Amino acid sequence: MSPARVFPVLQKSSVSLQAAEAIKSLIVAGELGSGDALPPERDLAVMLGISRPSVREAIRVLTAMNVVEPRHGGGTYVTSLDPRLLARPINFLLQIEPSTFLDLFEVRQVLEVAAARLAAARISEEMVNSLEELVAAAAAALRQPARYSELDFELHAKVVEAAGNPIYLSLYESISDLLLEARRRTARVPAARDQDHDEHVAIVAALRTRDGDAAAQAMHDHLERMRRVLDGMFGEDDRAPRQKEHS
Amino acid sequence: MSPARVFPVLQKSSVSLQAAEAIKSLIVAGELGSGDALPPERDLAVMLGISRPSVREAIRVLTAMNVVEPRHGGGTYVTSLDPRLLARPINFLLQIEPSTFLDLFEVRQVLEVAAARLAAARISEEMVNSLEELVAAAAAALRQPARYSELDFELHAKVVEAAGNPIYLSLYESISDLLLEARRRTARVPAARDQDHDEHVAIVAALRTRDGDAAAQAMHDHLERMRRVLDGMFGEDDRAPRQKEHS
DNA sequence: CTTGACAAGTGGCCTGACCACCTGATTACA
DNA sequence: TGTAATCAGGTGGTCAGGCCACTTGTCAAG
Repeated sequence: MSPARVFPVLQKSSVSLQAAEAIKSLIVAGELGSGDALPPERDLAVMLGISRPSVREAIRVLTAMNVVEPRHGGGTYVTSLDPRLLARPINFLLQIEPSTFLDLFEVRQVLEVAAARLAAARISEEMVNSLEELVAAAAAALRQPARYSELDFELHAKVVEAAGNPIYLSLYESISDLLLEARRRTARVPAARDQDHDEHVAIVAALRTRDGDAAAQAMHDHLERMRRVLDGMFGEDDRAPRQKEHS
Repeated sequence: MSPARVFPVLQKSSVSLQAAEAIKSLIVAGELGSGDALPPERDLAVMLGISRPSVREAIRVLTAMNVVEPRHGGGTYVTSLDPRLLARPINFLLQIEPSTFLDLFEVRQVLEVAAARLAAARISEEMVNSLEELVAAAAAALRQPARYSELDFELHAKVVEAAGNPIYLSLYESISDLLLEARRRTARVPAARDQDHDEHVAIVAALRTRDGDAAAQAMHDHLERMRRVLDGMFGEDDRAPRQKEHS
């Protein structure tokens, strides 16, 4: 199989982290895909020329990253590699640095506005129809917070998907997942839900006519309003200490 | 904060991942801060009532997340907790997401244009000075491809940094890493290097006057030209398989 | 006072072992 | 014959203990 035993061998890090990289690179290279089983830990140890504890450390790292999922007694498997799961570790960042919410939202805004513009140029007929159905369903669910929130989420995701750039989609999914809690809070105000819906209508209408500028503008206005709400919720005092230094 | 929120407390996870959570929560709670030393692995094992290998797995996980940094023979310390480092895992996401150079570049363009606009509003005096020095240095290096490329890279990174949003920086770094090869190729044409430089001058000038629209426009023009070049280099055939679906 | 060697502390890594769980094959029974 | 109970092997989960390599502070020699 591999006569050369090719590691790029960056000696920077520990054996176990190198092993983790090695396994990741198998996935990147496509030799391991979603749902595939890794070799048993004991075999892996022999293959990589390291001890089992080191292999286990590597697998733990990948487990924490949601790249791999061990089943007690049943082998270790590559996960779905869903972008939302892979980005999960950023959660920790949010815990120690609350201001990151606003930073994340800022990024989301940029991504979605750009996605809306691209979507206007690339969206398919079926996708537009599907979006219009979603908006109609949302209109009927204006008094059902949970249901509405769900449709809301789906609509935004579909717009990004319509942009036809998989990178956008994965970045968006990662970020929006992290913002879920914040979205739930803002969605709790019925008035906001009504306005929300009107803005969604505007966005979809712009996509229907393939008007990129209008779509971008509508999306921008929509998110800008939300951003202001968030800003009021945990802005200011969090925003101030942007210059952070130790001791 | 949010009394209800808590985690769904997945008890599913292994002892070592629980230990990792325990250590993280010490940091979140402020009992451990940047630069502080963790207790020795052997002590930690006793404290948590687990074995040393398990502790080591936990520490490895935190190491991979850039939360903690072990020094051989010298203890294990909490890192700077720089958001850029903590957000690193997105890198892997971008690697496995099937994408083309053009997709990546499209995202980069959007990020950098937005970053330029934000930077105009937030950039510090020192940062502007630093950018102008970079441009001057680049002007002197117009005939030294490697050197110029280096300065070019640094300049773009600094603009993104000036936007004051660590998430941008993290995303940008991930993406630009992946695009490195492509950049080297385009930099190889001397003519392009001259034009490149003129555009850089325009960008920095706009930042100097804190003109957000101008900065965004200049950055957009700059990257749009580069995009066109890339488009000609490996466009078309890469562009075709845009419709990708999972069975 | 400076400098060198030494010893303790600490992370890095390994061997080997036992347990818990899952799976498939084999066996016993209906 | 067919179904159910059993059992053995494979696999992850965890632990104990040990040795090595590196760092650091101490203490003795200069």
